[in-house]
Amino acid sequence: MATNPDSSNEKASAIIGSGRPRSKKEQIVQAAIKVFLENGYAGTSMNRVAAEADVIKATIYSHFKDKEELFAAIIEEVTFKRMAADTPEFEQYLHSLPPDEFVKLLTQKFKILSQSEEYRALLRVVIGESERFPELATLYVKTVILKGMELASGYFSKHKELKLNNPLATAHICCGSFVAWLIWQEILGGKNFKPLEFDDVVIALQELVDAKLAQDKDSK
Amino acid sequence: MATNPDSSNEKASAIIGSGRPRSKKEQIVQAAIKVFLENGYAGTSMNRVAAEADVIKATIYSHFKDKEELFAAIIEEVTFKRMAADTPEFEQYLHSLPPDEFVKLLTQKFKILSQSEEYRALLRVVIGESERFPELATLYVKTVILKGMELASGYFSKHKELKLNNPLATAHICCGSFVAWLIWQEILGGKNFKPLEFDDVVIALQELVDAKLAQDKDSK
DNA sequence: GTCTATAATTAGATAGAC
DNA sequence: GTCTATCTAATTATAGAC
Repeated sequence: MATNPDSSNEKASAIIGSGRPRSKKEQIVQAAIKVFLENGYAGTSMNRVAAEADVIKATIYSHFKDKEELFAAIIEEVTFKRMAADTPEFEQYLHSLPPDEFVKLLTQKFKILSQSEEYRALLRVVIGESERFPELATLYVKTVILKGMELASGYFSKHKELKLNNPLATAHICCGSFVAWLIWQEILGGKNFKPLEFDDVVIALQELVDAKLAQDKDSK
Repeated sequence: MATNPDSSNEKASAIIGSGRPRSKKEQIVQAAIKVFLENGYAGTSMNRVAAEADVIKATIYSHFKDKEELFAAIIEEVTFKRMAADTPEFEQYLHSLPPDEFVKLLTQKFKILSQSEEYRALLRVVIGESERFPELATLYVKTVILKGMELASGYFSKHKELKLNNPLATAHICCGSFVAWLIWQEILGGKNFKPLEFDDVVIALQELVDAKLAQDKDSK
């Protein structure tokens, strides 16, 4: 997204092709994703990326202006890659579900994301570099976090029977407890000495939402 | 905690003392806290720390073995500094409160933490460096996160009237939605285009807990 | 412990041949 | 676009004088 799309010379490198044909640029991007997501921006050297991509360093600079541009490009790449946008039809289907099934489906979507090691590394790096690259943090929030938030917030807004005074805040409690679980259990390693199953968080969350539903039924 | 306590030579530097007397080691630590928390581990150079501390680089190496040891020392310093342990009396007092007031007090404690720029930077750096320094991530989790978690989890365990099947998971929902708010609103900059007041999160959380309480009263 | 000076290595980036 | 070779500046770390 930062640089032009990769419709360049597939032919040349396809000849050597040990695996599937990959342009040099593609090699660089793949290597950069691996090294940057592992070591962060400052922790990554262009030498290391070149070695990992099996390419000489000057080649990188013929595709990317400098280190910052390469970093921004790969963060954008990984951020967009994982986010297949939902169709309006699917969203409408979600909104038609009862609260417990809605939470269930929302968690399934999150589970798929969080099981990817690449995604966890992305979250870690985006947070870690958020001071030096605030635009990338913003991109991440808009592309990833807000997607889930608006989905949940939209649901809570429509379902008046829950009588939630602040749908966005409630949506945040759902999505936030998911993200927080990922950070403290997986990224910070909490699971090693105080394990908490993700499913148990979901169940506890449903307990609370169900109570809210039951309360409002009674008050009728 | 990593290095020996600082009960060394206060006298020598107290003579020059423009401000309050500070040993060279203290100067180094203060400067290192500032620079490391701003730029992360790899993003920080020993030159920069030395300049910030108004000390020559070799002096740093006479107090700390290498860059890693200095980094670990300052992360431990900042982590412990903010965490004044609660007395058993205070904890007992907390446990005697009704749910809404307990949540209120819990949030106040979190607010004090989160309003400190240093604390936010600590969280960002600990997450960002969690791959290279997993022991520091572990220290942070044990010292900071688990403290709040166990406080809330202990409360939920004692208050049977809430009929929570999994107190730890519910405690996670409370603390997790706080931490997640800090990350996506403050650290990732979400407040700039999708503001969400922290107090609104607390209110929404109380809504859910209150509903749980009301439900269980009705079922009697 | 603190400084001067410097070693040894590596960083990001480029010029020029092909 | 890709490589060889290289430049400059910055990096971590230390040896030795005081």
